[in-house]
Amino acid sequence: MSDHFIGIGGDGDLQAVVTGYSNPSTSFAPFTLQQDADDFDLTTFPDALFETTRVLDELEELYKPFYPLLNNPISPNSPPGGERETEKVHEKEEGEPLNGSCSVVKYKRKKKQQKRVVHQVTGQSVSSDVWCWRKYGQKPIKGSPYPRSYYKCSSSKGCQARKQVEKSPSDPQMFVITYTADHCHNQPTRRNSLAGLRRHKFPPPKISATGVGDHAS
DNA sequence: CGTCTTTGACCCGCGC
DNA sequence: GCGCGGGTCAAAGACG
Repeated sequence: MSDHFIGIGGDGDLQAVVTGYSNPSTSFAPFTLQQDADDFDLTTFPDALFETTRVLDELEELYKPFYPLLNNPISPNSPPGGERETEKVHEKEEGEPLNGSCSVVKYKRKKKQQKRVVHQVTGQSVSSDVWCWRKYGQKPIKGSPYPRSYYKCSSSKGCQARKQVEKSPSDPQMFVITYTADHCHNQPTRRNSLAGLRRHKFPPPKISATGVGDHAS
């Protein structure tokens, strides 16, 4: 496909699509948030829900200026595949102090994550993000012709915020962005370095897929 | 030098 | 119990 999406590598690669810096002129569109009540036992942790809601509210506030359209939720069943959330936890984080040299890492998977904020944006809007994201993985998704990219917030070191980006199977011009967890820092700090911003293992196609892909605007 | 992307491998939860 | 699918890690290479 020779789509002319920003920095998307010809094959639906969402690279750099997200790492881009804010570009308020673009439009964030639909906005949907999902919360798995299964994980949140409301009867037991009613506060948790409020907490989450509050955080979401903050997120919303933060993103507001970037996507004026907030009242067009995408179909709740958009997120393809299982709604699973994996969280890698080091034993020390688990409360079990590493006794010595136990570098074993455990993968703790939360069947249902705490919160998910799903956005459906246009290709240009994908990069309209105030945060800095570092890609840490990409996987082809069953049922979707496009791969899903996984990003972590690189604005702050301890930030657990994550984000998944994938093309909408129904509308290739749209991107489904799923935010998980919240940022542990209020302000979108600048990235420490500009290094590694652009990379193209293979000679970049002549198509000027720029525009936003070159977040360095 | 520091950060980022790419990519294969690994791990885990879920369904059958 | 097994296999599938999704999510994450980590090494290598590239860029400013």
